Amino acid sequence: MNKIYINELKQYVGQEVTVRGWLDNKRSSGKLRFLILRDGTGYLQCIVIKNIVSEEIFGFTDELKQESSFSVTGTVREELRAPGGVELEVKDLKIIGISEDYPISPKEHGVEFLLDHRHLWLRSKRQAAILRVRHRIIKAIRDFFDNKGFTLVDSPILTPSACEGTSTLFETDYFDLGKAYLTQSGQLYAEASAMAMGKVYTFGPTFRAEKSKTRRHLTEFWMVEPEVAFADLNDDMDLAEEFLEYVVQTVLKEREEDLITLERDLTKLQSVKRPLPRISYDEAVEILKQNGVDFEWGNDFGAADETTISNQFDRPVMVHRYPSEIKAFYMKRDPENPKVALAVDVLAPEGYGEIIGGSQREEDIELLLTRLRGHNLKEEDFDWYLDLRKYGSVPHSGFGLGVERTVGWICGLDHVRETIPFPRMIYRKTP
RNA sequence: UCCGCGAUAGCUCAAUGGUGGAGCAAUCGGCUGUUAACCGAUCGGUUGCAAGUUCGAGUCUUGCUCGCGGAGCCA
Repeated sequence: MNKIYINELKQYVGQEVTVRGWLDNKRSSGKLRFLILRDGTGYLQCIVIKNIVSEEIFGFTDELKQESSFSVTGTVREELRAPGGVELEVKDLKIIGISEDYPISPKEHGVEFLLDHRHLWLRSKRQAAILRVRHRIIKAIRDFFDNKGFTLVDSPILTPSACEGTSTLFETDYFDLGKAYLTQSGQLYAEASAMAMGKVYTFGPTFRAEKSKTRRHLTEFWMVEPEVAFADLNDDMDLAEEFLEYVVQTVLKEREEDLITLERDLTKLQSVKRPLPRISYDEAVEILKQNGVDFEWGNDFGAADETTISNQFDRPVMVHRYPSEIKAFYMKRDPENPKVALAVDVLAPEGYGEIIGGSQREEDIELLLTRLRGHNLKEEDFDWYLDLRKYGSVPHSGFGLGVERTVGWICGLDHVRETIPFPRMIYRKTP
């Protein structure tokens, strides 16, 4: 039989079709039953009329509880009173799987309860909308780089040591070779790949064992990291702004319906167009001071500082040339001012914080060795990485974008835990 | 690790130190156009755990457990 989905039903008005799915809700009025069927593509009101169907079939509607699965056959008709504009007048109904005492009732629930039932929560209209937007963001990310001639190069998830030597990592035994760690970034591997392929990106899960307990943190999250040979910091910022504009405008165009479901203020996304403002760290510090924040040059911005800075703009802002002391060892220092690194962070509007962190990389092996020692990192751990500077070193740059923070920002969510199907947080690893 | 808040029915929440309630869910009934339907009825509790103050504790005190929000760190 031809499989028909709810989002195609407008083409079948007047015809008899069979649709399958789950019961979202049920209402009744005397000898009428209204079954709201969900099949993943939409919602369909099915009307069951007692003196039209057999007694057995009408009786089935009493057995169907919230989230029971069933199939219905009937005639599609236009009906303004039905959500979505069409409804199905049922002739036949088959129960596929009964659902008893579904935990998520059609009223409000607390976050803890919903997270405990995340495997069921995904069935809700809102969560499904978020997952579709997430999917479209990921597709836009891949399309953007693929269309610009980048090659996807997967970086390893099990790594021998910390990439940057800062965060706390998840540790595991690795046979006779001692410890292995879950990756915190694919960046160093992306650099190696860029020396082979010119323009590359890695896209995969990354892990941080930090005990961060905020709306912006997960222990497992996805990151996309482009890396380009023969590119300086300005090239990097050019790429980042074109990339962000493409992702946001594509999602706005392709998933507007879902953003409306999420009650997102679309004007906040429509303004995400090139050029994005570029300010130096020094200028950002000046903004903080003008806003009465007591801030000392040399510190990193806290969440509140980032919000103060980003509130000055109607689109993401690129902050470049941070004090090198607070940045990773591989970032190149500004030849015009060695106190600062050729780094850039992109802060999303509306207090969503840092969504991109990037830099021009240090290509000089001597400077890199000095920097490794300064960060108390072992040279032998970076032998292969140093080879990249020994055999035809070139200026190169790249950045990393956190997928969940981007999804949270675009969807207008108040916590990243809703941006990923099964979030991993410091006090939660199930379901 | 630190700071703040919280834990009462399956869920969301009420309850001045004085008989623990409501809405939703569930169960039963009513209604031929419902829109998180509505109306009537029924069911539902070791108030997170342990101790203390009190004639009397969901409520006050102490400790513990768990969770939530934030800081630091970061994407």
